[in-house]
Amino acid sequence: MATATSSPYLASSRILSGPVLHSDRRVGGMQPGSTAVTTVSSGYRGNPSVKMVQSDFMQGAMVASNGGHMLSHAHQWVTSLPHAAAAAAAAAVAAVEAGSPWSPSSQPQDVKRGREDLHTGTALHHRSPHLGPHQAHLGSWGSSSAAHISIAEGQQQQQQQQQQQQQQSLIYSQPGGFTVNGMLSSHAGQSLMHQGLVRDESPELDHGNHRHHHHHHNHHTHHHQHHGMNHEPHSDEDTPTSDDLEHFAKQFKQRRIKLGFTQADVGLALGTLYGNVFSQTTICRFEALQLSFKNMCKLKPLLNKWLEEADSTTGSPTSIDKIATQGRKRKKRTSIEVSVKGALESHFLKCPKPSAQEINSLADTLQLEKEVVRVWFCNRRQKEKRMTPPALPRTPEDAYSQVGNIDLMRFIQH
DNA sequence: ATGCATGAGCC
DNA sequence: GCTCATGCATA
Repeated sequence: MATATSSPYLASSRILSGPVLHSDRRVGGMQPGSTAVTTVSSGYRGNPSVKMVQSDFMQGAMVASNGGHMLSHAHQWVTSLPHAAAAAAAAAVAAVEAGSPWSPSSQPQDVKRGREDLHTGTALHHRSPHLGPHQAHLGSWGSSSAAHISIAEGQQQQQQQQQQQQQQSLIYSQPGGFTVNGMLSSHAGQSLMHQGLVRDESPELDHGNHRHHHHHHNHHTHHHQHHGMNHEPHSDEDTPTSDDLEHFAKQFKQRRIKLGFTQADVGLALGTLYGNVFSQTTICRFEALQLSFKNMCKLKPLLNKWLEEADSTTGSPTSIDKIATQGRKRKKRTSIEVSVKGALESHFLKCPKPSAQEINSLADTLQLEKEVVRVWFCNRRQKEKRMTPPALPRTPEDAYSQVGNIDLMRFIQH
């Protein structure tokens, strides 16, 4: 393959906008030859001036067939790192709690990135006249319907994050007002009754296979105010059950849409409310329950707060602010061909955790960079841990209709 | 809505 | 190097 694709990160010239590049790149075939295209799109929104000229990773136009993978990893497209300090992580979790795979425990966190540029105005508002045109998706990992992927014959389903450490956490329980910019925080004891999600709090939740033995209600200084309403059984310190989360997520999405906010709006608003900005992606994943249980638990209180704020502020000025992306550079997203994905999937089933060596040979075979392969596996594993199973094929046909699996099937069949 | 990526923190 | 939380860039 002389496909231009071979060169990992074309050095500045070759800008193929879009995954389609004329000439080379054998599209029709499915041979594991041509592999990935790294779509280069010009800039990074934050800092168009920086160029990524990483001569380093040129590594020839292609790696030799085997054993010839030189470069190892790359991480240099990072051209600038503005903020450097900010290492105030008080990671002392201590709350070792049980061995529950998903152990939510509020942890302290620092607010390293955004401490200055974000929140600059009233963030919640943006009108999106559309009222939930779509809303189809069911996530059910919880007790409601045990649906889990059953791919592996192995045991990869759970092994869960055993003894985690825990890195970032949010310190979202800001005392009192916490006025971000002299705005909101107006309601301190807002009591909304809209959410009628007074769920049970069954101590058991089964995600199909969890052994968790949680429960130890930590009732610290359960200080004052609680919206004197029917709130959820837990407001801020409790561990929600899967059902709670699932329900909340649905409610949340529904309300959000009704209020006319986009996922991105919410993410920004959270920044102004708590100082932690989140992207559309995260909000999306939350709604779709595509985050880990723990992560869901962490975000729930924040979103809940936003909900209250949002609905109380019905009809407020619109002003969104932009948070600039710091000048960090990103490697362009590599798009892996379907056939290659199939191969990766196939390997994943056999071995979810390939050794460096295996990764190497695999990378070599597929003509992908080792790093790309490694990351692929990492992401794949992470995906496996999400609460919401990708999709549950109920009929063989469904299985075939699933993009991404088509390939796999093909591979497996051989 | 998702795929690939980055990074922190731990091992 | 892995896991996890997150997000840019994309489809």
